[in-house]
Amino acid sequence: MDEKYFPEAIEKKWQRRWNEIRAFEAKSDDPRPKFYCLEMLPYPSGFLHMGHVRNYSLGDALSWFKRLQGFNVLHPIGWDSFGQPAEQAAIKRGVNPREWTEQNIAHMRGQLQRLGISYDWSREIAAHRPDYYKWDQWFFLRMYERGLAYKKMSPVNWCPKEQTVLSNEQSSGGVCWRCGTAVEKRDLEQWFLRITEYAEQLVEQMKEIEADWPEKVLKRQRDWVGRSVGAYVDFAVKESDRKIRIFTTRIDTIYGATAIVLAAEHPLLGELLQESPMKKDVEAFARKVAAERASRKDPTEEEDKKGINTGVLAINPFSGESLPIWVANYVLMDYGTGAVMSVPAHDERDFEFAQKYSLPIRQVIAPVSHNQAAAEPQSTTGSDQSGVMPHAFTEYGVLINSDQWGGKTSEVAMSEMADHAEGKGFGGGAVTYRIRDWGVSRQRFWGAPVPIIYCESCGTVPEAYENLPVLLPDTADFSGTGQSPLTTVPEFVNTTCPQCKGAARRDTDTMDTFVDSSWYFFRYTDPRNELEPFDIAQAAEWTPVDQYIGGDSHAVMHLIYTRFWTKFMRDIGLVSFNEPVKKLLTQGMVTNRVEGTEEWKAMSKSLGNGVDPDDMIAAFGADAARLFILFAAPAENELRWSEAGVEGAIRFLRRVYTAVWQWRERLTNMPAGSWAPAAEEFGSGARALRRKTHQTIAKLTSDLEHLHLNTSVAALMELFNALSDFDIAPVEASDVDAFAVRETLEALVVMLAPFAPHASEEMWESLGHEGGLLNSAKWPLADAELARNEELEIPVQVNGKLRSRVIAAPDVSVEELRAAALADDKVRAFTEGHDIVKVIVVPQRLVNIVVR
RNA sequence: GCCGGAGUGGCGAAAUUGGUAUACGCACCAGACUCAAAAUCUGGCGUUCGCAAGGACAUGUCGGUUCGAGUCCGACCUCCGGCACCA
Repeated sequence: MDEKYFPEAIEKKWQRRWNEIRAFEAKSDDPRPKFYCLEMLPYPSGFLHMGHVRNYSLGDALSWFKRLQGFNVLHPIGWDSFGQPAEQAAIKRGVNPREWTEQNIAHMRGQLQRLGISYDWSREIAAHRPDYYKWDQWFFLRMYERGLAYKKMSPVNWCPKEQTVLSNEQSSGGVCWRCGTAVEKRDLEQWFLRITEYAEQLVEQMKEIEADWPEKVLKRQRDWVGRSVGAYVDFAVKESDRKIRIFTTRIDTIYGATAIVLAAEHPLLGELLQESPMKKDVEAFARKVAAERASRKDPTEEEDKKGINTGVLAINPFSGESLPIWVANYVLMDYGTGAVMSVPAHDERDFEFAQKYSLPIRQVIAPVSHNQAAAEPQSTTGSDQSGVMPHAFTEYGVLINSDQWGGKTSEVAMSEMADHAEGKGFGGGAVTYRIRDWGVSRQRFWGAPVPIIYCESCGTVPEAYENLPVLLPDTADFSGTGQSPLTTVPEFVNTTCPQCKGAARRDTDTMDTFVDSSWYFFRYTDPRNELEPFDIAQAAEWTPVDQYIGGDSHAVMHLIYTRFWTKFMRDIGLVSFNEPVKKLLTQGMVTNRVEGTEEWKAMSKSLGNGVDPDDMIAAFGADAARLFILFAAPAENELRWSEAGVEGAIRFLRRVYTAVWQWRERLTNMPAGSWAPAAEEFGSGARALRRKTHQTIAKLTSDLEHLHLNTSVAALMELFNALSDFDIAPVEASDVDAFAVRETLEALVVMLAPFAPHASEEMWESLGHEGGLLNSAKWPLADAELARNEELEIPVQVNGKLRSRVIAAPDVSVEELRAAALADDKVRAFTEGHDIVKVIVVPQRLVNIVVR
């Protein structure tokens, strides 16, 4: 230990030592309880940014804490190394994507090591390596076997800028998740994974994680799955044996239906129109709707409602009434059945549509008056004196004009009417979901090839398991036509059929990179397995993940895919649980002021407000930077970058370091063995210091468990301030005082390790523990007896206003406290001359005297 | 429009079950050290009235419950995020 704190030397020293002794490698045959701490794996862009630093500092703090507590901690890292940027580099600069990726990984690995994150490097994985993506292909084939991977021609989301398909999740809001470009629709043959098969489980099993995942992530997933309970009803087409099936959540309003409205793409439309004189007009309308939808600039903007009457009629199976069948742009083919019953009186969209086209509006639900005195029927029924409704009444109520259901409540009617429809065979209760199957085909080179072969005689054939991996060729022609570059590599395309051994062609698309990240953390448990994706027993030992940490940008992408994948793995017997992640923390963004403005925005090159982690380490050291990041704000909040804040962190480290330097000789020169003074030997100053120490241990132990790292650091600072207040020079300190100081410093240094591990190692060694924390340190235990306050300062209020404080013993009785408060001079100044109405005594906390 | 979340000093923030509002840090001010500056150390730091002791007012706004409200209830305002005709 040098006299001055030189982070550069200390950090290098300990990084080397950790590396030599493979300090953070998790062993699977360890009897201690396990803890799996995981951070979202990074894309190897080439450089870490501050968001990464924050993410990994959070995970590392928890890993250190759990390790010191005696857990067997798995803390792995890997690379989400397939994806667009490597391919962009190939297209723009002609570099080889594999080399580009490997160089980036090498550089970023160096950065992580300079940050001193305690990873188990022996388990490092990378998605672009054949020993990994082989298992992506294996999983694809397993899904194919079960009918969960299927191919269909479908309108897909197409990003014109990146020239590729996007999944629904990746084009949420109508824009590309990577570049923000408005997505277009294209018809392409694509592979899909049947995530819809798991829609119910994705919602239902959320209850297993509800308490430990952020509500905002759960909410977005719930909305994304979009579970909706209602009913199907078949409307017979008049003078035909065809039926139109509609989905509704409000079957109780069916007597108010005044039209059936179909989506422009509805498959029955052609047949319905065969004998219709309107055929040409309706088809022209449908084409116009499709064209408008394809060309819209802002896909989130709602269009004006437009429709056309087909002239064909349908029959309401409840009332027997004939209804016109319309086609309109506001009915979507990809939700429900692509057909709705239009109930203008009780649905805002239908209301708007009916007004525009003068369709009848018939009220069939009357509001329930909860408060008869205040009831103002005209304002709530939605109909004015003349019986014309000014707007739709969309709430539940009581049925009117509805045959035998008249007088029943909406709730009762919905259930009875669905049963009725089912009994009569024209419908029944139904649940629909908004979530769509996951399109995974990408017209890309840099991904895992889809392991499917097209044979002229056998058709679509899965590649044989023993032929996996289907290797990605070294390179391809990247000139870019919208087709996969793999089509330009004949050695890849041309193959033999695994069934008939005849000539065949490979699928030239690659898989969405979110396939790679859906199961990667299971691979960490057994990363070199050549026979299966992972050993079932190894995975069972480590998973589910105890704590997962990452950004919330993946709330409906990665985090929903990985839940789906886990349920599939459960169904094929690889794991035995439903949910892969017990606790999720979504960290906030790291922002910096945009120069010349008052705005704080996420660091980025284009805004010029980025901070390079390497510069930061060079200037302040990894420890100070990490300490600041964890201290400055709660983990979920936005973190505003502040160089002055980092300087504050390094000042704190320097002060602690200096204190250790000043005390180290005195503290290593103490009576031997397990010598400890008796309680009564400590002076009041030493007792106060020990009290603060044990209070701090208790606070840190609980705060770290909940990842309240900012308050943890504040508590460590308070503890250090208490040590400074115990103003004794090391040479003058008695053994008893030195004992108290040693207890404090040792606790402080160990508890600082999650935030500043290198400095803590150095200080721990200097306190006489050769080899550092990992050899000899344990998380300290709080002694409740020592932490207890010797006296209490009880606030005394008069009429709820703080007027004085009285000192009392911790075991003071209510009566004593009341007497002391009433006797206090400052209190008496406010009570004198008044009647004391009441005295409230909260034991050990507060006295409030109510006077009049 | 609908659905979430949040509003506390100059700034980041803290505050078990309703019980001392503003811990900890940043910035700022003063002092010590220094020829001087930086660094470091010490002290101060919600607003306001007061020489002081002390008082009054303060957790987005208004109202309520309570002996007591940052915390609970009601209405509203503002900001942030999500969704986008989902029948």
